[in-house]
Amino acid sequence: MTGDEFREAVLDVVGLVPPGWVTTYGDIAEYLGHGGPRQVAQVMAREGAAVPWWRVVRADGSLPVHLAERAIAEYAAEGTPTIRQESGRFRIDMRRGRWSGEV
DNA sequence: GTGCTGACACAGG
DNA sequence: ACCTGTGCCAGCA
Repeated sequence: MTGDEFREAVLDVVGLVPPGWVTTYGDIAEYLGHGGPRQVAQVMAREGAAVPWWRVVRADGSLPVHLAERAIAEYAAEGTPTIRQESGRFRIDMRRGRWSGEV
């Protein structure tokens, strides 16, 4: 599998995640059976803008700071289960919102 | 080839 | 719950 193919595959999978649900970088890599979380992240960093990038989060349900603000608005709009800490941090409720990969 | 970088993951403390 | 260190793998200088 070439780098280009991998890139497309990643973007495809992200497009499959239904509204209100999320998946993780590691899950995508595992689902594709190729590469690792960091490769997926690499793709998202470059071309994530083309897909619903907010449906891809870290394994613990958190997001990098520079994306959090935008993403929170999306979650509110599509009803994704989030958890708000008093410390101001927030994360996805992975128990309820993690998409298993079924279409 | 060699070294560094990341929208990560996981184990420790 | 939080922070830190280590492992990871592909891409690029």
